[in-house]
Amino acid sequence: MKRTGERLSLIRSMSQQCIAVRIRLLSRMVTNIYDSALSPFGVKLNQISILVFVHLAGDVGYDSLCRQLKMEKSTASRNIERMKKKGWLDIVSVKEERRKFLKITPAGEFLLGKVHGVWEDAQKKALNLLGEEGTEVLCGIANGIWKKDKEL
Amino acid sequence: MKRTGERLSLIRSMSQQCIAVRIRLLSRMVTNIYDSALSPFGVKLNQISILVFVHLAGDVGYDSLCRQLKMEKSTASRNIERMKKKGWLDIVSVKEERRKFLKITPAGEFLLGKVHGVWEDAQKKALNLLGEEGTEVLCGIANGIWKKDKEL
DNA sequence: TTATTATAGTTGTATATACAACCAAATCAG
DNA sequence: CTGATTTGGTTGTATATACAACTATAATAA
Repeated sequence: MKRTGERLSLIRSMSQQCIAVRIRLLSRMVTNIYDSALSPFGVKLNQISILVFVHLAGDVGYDSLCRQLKMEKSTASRNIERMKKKGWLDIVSVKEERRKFLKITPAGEFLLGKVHGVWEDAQKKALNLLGEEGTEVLCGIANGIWKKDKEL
Repeated sequence: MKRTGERLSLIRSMSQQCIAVRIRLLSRMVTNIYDSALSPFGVKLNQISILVFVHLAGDVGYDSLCRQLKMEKSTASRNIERMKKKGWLDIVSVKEERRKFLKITPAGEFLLGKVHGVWEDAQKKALNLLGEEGTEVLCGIANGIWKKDKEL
């Protein structure tokens, strides 16, 4: 059994150093910035990011979206389902093919065009929250992860 | 109407620079590291962080937990509900007082004692993922936010 | 003192997330 | 070729998250 003092210091280090707690805090705060900016359009940042991805990738295989965005397949499945229901994405099933493809609809394109301004505002606020250096480091890490992934 | 080329570059910048997408990616990845490390104990990082907070703060007012952890009150309400159901927290309602207080139970204390090892493993993996510098910058930002908050 | 407003907490609804179990199609091994 | 395994995708379940609407209590202003 650990001594009381030792135990306290262990728990204190969980409180004062936990990386997950910190990144989750930042993620919540940043997400809120974008989501509230986007709320007049009835969409959240997450769906915009999927839309952007599909827009740029053309007709994407469903599974490649998961890999690239590092999204669990069941998560992706339901996110896409919602977006299809809102009319922003089409799911194209090629006959005699198991794989499904995603296609952005005209409504989806239109939405993308509309939200750019508020996205920029949110981006500025996020930059302000995290600071220049913080933002750079953070984006660098994420970009590195994506890049490494493509090399595989 | 924006020119096609301009529009493309706008969307490309959303793809290549969006801070929210990047921090959400890192948050998912880091969260997964901790959650899978903790899964043998039937608890997730988020609940551990609440438990740690209550442990250190003693009998905390419910609302002060929200403020300190920057958690929306309805989010906190349900998280705590789950933890109460699992027997890790007690909710103490003082007679003739609207506010509720939180108290960690012996089972909660016991759990905290057990998970420290796997938390440390996860912490190392997260450090590895984000790098020394990244971790430092990121934690610095979060700590700054908390500190600033206390000054108010 | 009463009327108004602010605060604490719950509940409804919706999104995002992940694991596990599952199904069906595809690929591979013997 | 047939049986085993892998792969693409869905569905069940649970957690985390937030906004809006609500209730009830506390505090404050008229």
